[in-house]
Amino acid sequence: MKWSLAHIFTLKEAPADAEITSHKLLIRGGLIKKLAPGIYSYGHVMVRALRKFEKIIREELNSRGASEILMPMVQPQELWEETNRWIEMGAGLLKFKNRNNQGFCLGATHEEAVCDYVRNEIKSYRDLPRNLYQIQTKYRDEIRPRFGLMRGREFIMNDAYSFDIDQKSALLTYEKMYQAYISIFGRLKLNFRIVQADAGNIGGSQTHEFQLLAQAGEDSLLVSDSSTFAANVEICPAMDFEPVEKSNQPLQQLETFATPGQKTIADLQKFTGVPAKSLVKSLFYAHPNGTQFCVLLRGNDEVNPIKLKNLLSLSDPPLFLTDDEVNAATGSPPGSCGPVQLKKPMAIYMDSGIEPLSNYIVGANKEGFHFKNVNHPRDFEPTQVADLRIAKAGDLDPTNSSGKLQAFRGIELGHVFYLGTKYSQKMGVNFLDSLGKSQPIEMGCYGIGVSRTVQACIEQFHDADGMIWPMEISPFAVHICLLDSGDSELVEYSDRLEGQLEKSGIDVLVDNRDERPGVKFKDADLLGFPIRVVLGRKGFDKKEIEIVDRATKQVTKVSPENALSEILGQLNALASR
RNA sequence: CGGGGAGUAGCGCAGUCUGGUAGCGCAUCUGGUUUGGGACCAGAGGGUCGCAGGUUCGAAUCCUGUCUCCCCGACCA
Repeated sequence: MKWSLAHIFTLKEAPADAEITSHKLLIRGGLIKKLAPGIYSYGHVMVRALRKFEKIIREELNSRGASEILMPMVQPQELWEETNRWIEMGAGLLKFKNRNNQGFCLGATHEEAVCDYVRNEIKSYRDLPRNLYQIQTKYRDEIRPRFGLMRGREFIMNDAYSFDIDQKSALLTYEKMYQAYISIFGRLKLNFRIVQADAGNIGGSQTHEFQLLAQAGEDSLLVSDSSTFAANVEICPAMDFEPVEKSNQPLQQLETFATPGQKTIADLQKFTGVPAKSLVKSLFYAHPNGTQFCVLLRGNDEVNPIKLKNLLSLSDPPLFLTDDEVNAATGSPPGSCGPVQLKKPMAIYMDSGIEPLSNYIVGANKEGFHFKNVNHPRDFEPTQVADLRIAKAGDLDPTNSSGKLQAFRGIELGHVFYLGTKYSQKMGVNFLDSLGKSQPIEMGCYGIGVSRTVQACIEQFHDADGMIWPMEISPFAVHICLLDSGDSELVEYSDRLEGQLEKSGIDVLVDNRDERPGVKFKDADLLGFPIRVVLGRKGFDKKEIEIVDRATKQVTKVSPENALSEILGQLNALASR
């Protein structure tokens, strides 16, 4: 392909609103252009990368027996009401009405659609298993889109849905997809980890995220230094590396003491001299069923709202009580509240970190006062003890007692879920088993952020000059810088080389613009295709053509006759590197 | 939704405090000289200064309202 005919454009400066490197490079290279927040047009170069990544996905899924389909993006309200997600998905689902005032939404995910698609066609155990996938544009009305394609409202996703006769078979399919994802991300040479995560509003009981380790990531991960354990911080079990010993000190008498103006844990630590990890803080929440409850944590710990949500089987994390509600429930405004002698009785969920503590300090439910020598269950009865705090770097690896957890940032590239019968039951996706009995189908669902992964690739592979594409998804494999575009002998040579390469199935971009060499080199570095071929009058007179490896900047000089075989050789070496 | 920042040419920005009729760099177009790491000279085109209202002889600039975009946050006891 000739640059002069392609709509390829580059910018010297990135727009001010691009924050992370990959986003800047995507814009500078003309790969994406913003139309609205979180909504982008993809340029020709980007589309080539996307198509190549999609090809990898198709190969890996097809070889594992999945079949490609394509479902609608616009979906009727009634469909989503069958699972109650018309409401549960909240404002993330973009809803609108057609001319007949019927409700529709844009597809944010396709569990409902695929269930509807198969429920009348899969009738017998003989029709199972099935694994259907699509590559399609999704729309999620994100609160705050950011970082280009990293969190877009509109984005390209590969989603797959599996149907099996029983749990055993479904988990085998899950394992197969898990392996497929390892192959897919492995082919891009990405530095990813597989982590345990919360299932969110997709639901399901077993789930793994495929996370690229990257500073720019939006997710916080904890990764063991001595086992394969890795988890998203939102669900990571919290285990102290050096657990507090259960004290055998005698229980002291409960006492009230004045703490005027001491409202925060930091204040209290300073005032009493007791370290924050030995203080107990009390948080007050509203349960969606109208009741209130209290959560207790050590002063240096933070509550993990996802764990709280899961403990109480809620669809969303609970909300804090307002200051007035806290006052009404406890007898004190926030700052002096605690679980002892509450004005209104309520459930008390105690973080496991408090279990071994004794003779500790909590708010006295009287403004400006705290209790000391507090002990459970003597002074209050915890409703339940559970792991409710956020795990942090340095905590114990839950699977290996000598390992410590390290903190990383991650970009979620893919996610696999075992769903069970959550959707099939609600939507009546049943089959007749060999005994003629109707059973709900066991499901799994699997997703890859296609556009996000391409950006993540750039985030991982770049240098100060621009992108460095891995061979498998590079928009072009060879970038010919034709320095003297008016020299007929060079043009002829270039055309021949381009033709020979393309005949071998290699994508070639020929920069035949009437530009100075410096401009072409800068653009070649920016776009970052694996092999650059420099064709100029100066070199040609000396029978020299330069072949440059983009990643290493290593230059090989060859004669015009040997250029083709050298290029093919280097491409082969890169493909297997 | 809360906090912060910003809307001036395709991109990056100055000008706003102190009101006087819009500018710089890149990009674009024309001519010329150049030509192996983002050339130089000369010339040209392109902006209802986010929008609406107000103050004023006069508003990018002051006042009021409004819209949009970006960043941070959504965890306090």
